[in-house]
Amino acid sequence: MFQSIDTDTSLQELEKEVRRFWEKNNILSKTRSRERDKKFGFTEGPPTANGLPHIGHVLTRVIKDIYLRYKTMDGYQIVPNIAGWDTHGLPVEIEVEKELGIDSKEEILEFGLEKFNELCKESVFKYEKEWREMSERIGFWIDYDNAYITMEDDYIESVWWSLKEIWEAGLLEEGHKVVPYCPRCGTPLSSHEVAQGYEQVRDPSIYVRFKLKDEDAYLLAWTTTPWTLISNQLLVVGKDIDYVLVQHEDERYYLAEALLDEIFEDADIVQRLKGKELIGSEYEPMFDYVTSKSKSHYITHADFVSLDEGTGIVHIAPAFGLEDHELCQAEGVDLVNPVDESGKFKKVVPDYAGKFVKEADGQIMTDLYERGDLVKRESVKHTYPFCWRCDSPLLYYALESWFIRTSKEKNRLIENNDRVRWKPEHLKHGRFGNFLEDLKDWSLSRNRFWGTPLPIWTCQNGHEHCVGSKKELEEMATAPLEDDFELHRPWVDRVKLSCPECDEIMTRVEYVIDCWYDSGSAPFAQFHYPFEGEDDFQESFPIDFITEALDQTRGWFYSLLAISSLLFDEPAYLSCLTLGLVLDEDGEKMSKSKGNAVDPMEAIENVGADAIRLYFLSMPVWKSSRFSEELAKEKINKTINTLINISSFFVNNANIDGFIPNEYEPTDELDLWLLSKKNTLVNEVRKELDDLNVHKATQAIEGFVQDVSNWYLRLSRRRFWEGEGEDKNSAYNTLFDTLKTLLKSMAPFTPFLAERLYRKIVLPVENGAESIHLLDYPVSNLEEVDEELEDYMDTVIRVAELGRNARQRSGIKLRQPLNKAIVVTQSKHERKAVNIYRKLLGNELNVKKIKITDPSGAPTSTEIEPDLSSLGPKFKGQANKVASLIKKADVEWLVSSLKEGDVNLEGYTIAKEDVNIKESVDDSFTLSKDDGLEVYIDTIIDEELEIEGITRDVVRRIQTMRKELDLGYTQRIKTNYVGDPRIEEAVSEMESYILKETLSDSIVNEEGYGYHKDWQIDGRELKLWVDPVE
RNA sequence: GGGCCCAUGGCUUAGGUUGGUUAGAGCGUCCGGCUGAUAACCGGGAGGUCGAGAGUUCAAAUCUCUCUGGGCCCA
Repeated sequence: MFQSIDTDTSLQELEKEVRRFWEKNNILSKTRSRERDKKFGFTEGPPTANGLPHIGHVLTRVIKDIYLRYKTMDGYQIVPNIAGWDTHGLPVEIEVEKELGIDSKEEILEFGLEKFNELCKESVFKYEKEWREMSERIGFWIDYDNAYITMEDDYIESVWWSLKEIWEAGLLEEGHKVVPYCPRCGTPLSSHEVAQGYEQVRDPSIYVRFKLKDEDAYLLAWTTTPWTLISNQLLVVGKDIDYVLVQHEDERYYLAEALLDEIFEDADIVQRLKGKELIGSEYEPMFDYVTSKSKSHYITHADFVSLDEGTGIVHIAPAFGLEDHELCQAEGVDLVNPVDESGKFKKVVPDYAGKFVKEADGQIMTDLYERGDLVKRESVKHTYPFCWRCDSPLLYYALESWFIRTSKEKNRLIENNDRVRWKPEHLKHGRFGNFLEDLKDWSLSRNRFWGTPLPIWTCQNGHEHCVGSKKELEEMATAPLEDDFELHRPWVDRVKLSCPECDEIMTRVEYVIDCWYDSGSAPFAQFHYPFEGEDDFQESFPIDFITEALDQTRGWFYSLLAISSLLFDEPAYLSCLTLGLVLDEDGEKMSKSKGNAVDPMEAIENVGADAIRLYFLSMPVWKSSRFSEELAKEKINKTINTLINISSFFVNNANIDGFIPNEYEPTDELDLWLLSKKNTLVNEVRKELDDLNVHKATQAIEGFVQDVSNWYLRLSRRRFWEGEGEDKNSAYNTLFDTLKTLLKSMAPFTPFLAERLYRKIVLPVENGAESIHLLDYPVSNLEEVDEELEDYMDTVIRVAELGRNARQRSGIKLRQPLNKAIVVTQSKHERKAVNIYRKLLGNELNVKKIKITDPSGAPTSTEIEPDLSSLGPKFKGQANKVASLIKKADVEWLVSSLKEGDVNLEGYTIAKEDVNIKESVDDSFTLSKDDGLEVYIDTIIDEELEIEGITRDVVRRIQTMRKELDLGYTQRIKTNYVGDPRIEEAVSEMESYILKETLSDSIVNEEGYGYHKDWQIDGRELKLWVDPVE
C-alpha cells in the first residue's frame, strides 16, 4: 500500500517532519560520509556570525546546496563537506567598541587588549545559532560541527606558513601606501568607511606658475589643495595633448590649448606643441623646505592627465594622492612628507609648522600671491571625503604598510584566472579580469588588534624575520611561550626573538593582517595544511566549485586566486558561480535602516523552504532579483501543489486498485510520450546543472510538472478508474516511473517535498534507501527517448488548442458531445501526428470522430467572382461576357489552374487578378486555424447527441452530489430522479451508462430517500436523490 | 571620473551568444467553459513604442553607437 497523501497538510508541517526524520536518522552524514572515487571539491565562503543572516544569504545557501546534493547523488564525495566561519577583522572590532561605548584605538588599549580580543572572540559567534538554524531550515546540508574557524591557532598557523612562503619568495615587504586617513583619529579608513562620508564642499581652485630653468617662461598648474604645493616634486603633462605657449601680460605660460579660454581671456599664442616636447624640462622648486634626494622638479607624463579641468599640467606631491604616489615610485622620486600624522606641518616647514594643513591654505595662497606665483584664484564646489566618525576632512596620506607584491606576479594571476570557468562569463574578462589587468599590490597590514598577527619580527639593525609556524616561534623565542599562549595579540607581541643574523632582540611589527587574507587561505588552512591534512588538501584542491554573491569579486574571489597563484601557481577554484544581489519587492536594496529587510526565518516560516528555494532557483541567479513572500508563494500553487495533487491522485487510485509496480511493456502512445519526455527532462536537467544554468534546469522541471499534470494526467484520468488489463497497468506503471524519476530529479531542488513524496510513494513498494538523497541521480534512458513522438505531440497539442477554440466559437458547451472534428493540413507529418492521437483528441474535444484531410477535404466552399475592375479595362466591351464565362466555369478547376498561371476561357486569357476567390466555411461548422493547421467542428446536434448531452448533465449533477456528501471513491449509491419528460426519456435510454459512471446500484424514476437536490438543466427541471448503500 | 551589469503589459519575468512567422509565460483582471486531482484546470478578451534616439540589414527585443534611468564595484 502507498501511504496516503494529505493535500491539506501545510508545507511547513511537512518540512518540519522531514527535518526531524533527517536528524533522527543522520541522513546528512549517511549521504556524505560514503567514500567514493569521484571527488567534488567545494569550499564554503565563510560568513561572519556577528551579524544576522539576511535573505541574500538564503540564496547563497540554496545554490550551494543544490550542487552539493546533485553531486552527492551523482556519485561524488564532497570534499570537504564543512562549513566555515570568518572571525577576524575591523567590523568585529567596531561591534565590540559599540558595546563598550568607546571609539578610539587609545581607549581600546586602555581597556586592555587581552580583554578586548576576548570580547571579539565571543562577538563573532553571537549569531551562530541563527545562522545554523537558517541553514537547517532552508535545507542547506553542510557539516557545522566540524566547521573551519579562521581565528583558531591551527588555522592561523597555516596562514603564517603561507605568509612565510611569500616572504621567502621576496614578495612580502614593507612600503608606503597612500590611504584615506583621518588625522584626528590617527587611522586610515577603509574604502567602505570613506564612501559613507562624502560631502559637497567649497574649496579653493588656484592656478599657480612654476618657472622653467632653461627658458624664460612658466608652466601653469592647477590645484584645489594649496597645502600640497609645499611638497611638489614633479609636473605632469599628457604625451599627446596639445599645449600652447602664450603671452599673457608680461609673461609667457605653457598650458593645454583646450583650456586656454577658460583661464586667460586675452592671451596670444606664441607657439603650439605636443606634450611630449615638454617632457624632461626642469623647473625651479616653488618651495625648498623638502626636496627629494633623487632627481626631481622636472616634467614627465602620465595617462591620468585630463582636459576636464585645470591646465593640462598636473602638480605632483608624492605623499598625498594615490596617482601621485605611484608616479613618484615609478620615477624614483623620494617620498617627501612635511606633514605629521595629526595632519599638521612639521618643523621642517617653519613658516607653517604646527598648522593643520587645510588651515594653512589661506596663508600659503597669500604668500604665493605676494610672490606673484598665484596667477588666478577661484573656488570650486566638489565632493570631498570626511571622517564618518568625527567629521575631519580626510587626507590622502602615505603610510607605512606591509605589502604583498601581487603586481609583480600579475601574469600568473591572469593565467590562472584563464583556467577558471566564470558564470556569468563576462566577469572573467570584465569586472574581475579588468581588476587583474590593473592589479595593485595587496596592502596586507592593518593597524588594528583583532586579526591574524603579521608574523614579522625586526631588530634594531634592520634585519627582519618571518615566522612560519608555532614551532619555529618557540625555537627562536628568547623565553618559553606563556601557558595560555595563543596566536593573537597581545600574546604574540610579548614574544621576543633573537635575530638569526646579529643576535639582537627582535620585536614583532604591531600589525594584524587583512582578514580577506584569512578567508583566501581557506583551501589549505581549513585542513591545517601543511602541518596536517595533506590528503584532504590534495583531494580538494583546486576547488571544483565555489559560489558567492557578486560583492566577492574584489573580496574572496580575489584573495583565493591571489594566494593560490602565489603559493601553488594554480587557480584556487575551477568554477565560480557568481550570484546577484537580492533586492526588496520594489527593487531597492534591503537595509535595516530603511526597514525593508526581509527576515529570512520569517519568510521561511511563512512561505516554506521548498517554495523559497524554487523561487530563487527559477531565475538567472546572477541577476539581481527581487524578493517578497508574495512572489515566492506563487511557486507553491504552480509547482508544489501540482506535484502533490498528481501524487495524491496516483496514490488514491493505486490503493483502490491494489496496484503494485511490475514489469510492463508500455504500448499506449500517451505513455510512450510521457516516458520520452521524462528522459528528455533528465537529460536537460543534468546538462543545465552542469553548465551552471540552474534556472534553466528548474524551468525544465517546472514545465515537466505542468506537462504531467495538465496534459498526461488530465487526458489519462479515465484510464485509471475505468481502464482495465494491460492498458491500465501501463498507465499506472508509467505514472509511477515518471513520479519516481521526477522526484529524484527534484531532490536537490526541493529536498523536503521530494523526500516526503518518495517515502510515501516509492519506498513502500521498493526496498530502496530510506532517503531519496541516498539514491543515484537519474540517468537518461536514451532508448525511451522518441523525438519524433514528442514532435507529434506538439502538433497534437496545437490541434487540441485550435479545436477547443473552435468549440468555444460554436457556443456549444463542452459537455455536449458532437459528431466530428475535421483537421485540415497539408503537412503529412501533422496528419500522421493527429492520426496517432485521434482517440485522445476525440476525448479532449468531446467529439465522436476526428477526420483528417488535406485542404481539398475541408468543409468549405470556394466561390469565384469576376473582378470587373480588372476585367473592364482589359476586355472593354467583352468584359461582361468574360465575367459570365468565369461564373459558369468549374470553380475548383479554375482556382487550381489560376494558381499555375493564366487560363484560357473560350479564347479569353484570364489571370489571377481578374477574379476574387473566397473561401467560406460551411454553415454547420466552426473553424479555428493557425499556421497552416485548420480545425473544424461539426456543430449539428442530432437526436442521439442530444440525449447523450442530457445524460452527461445528469451524471455531472449526481457526481456533484456524491462529492457534497463526501462519499468515498468506491462508495456505491442508489439514485432516484423525477423531472422534465425529455430528461426522463434520456435517463431511461442511457441507464446503464449512468449506473456505471456514478457507481449507482439502481436509478429509479420516482421520488427517493437520502440527499435531495433540485436542478435546472438548460431550463428543464430535475429532482435527484442520492442515497449511499450500506 | 572609470569599469561592469541591468531596463520587455498593472506586477514577476522568459527569449538576447546563433537577427527571421503574430515577443512567450505566470500572477492579477474581465468573459465563457470544465468538475471525483479541484485553493486545480481549459478557452477567450483587455493590457507591450521590448527605456529613448540613431545606425547596420531584405529583416533588430536580439548586433553597433549615443543618451536616459537603476544597480554594483573602483577612484
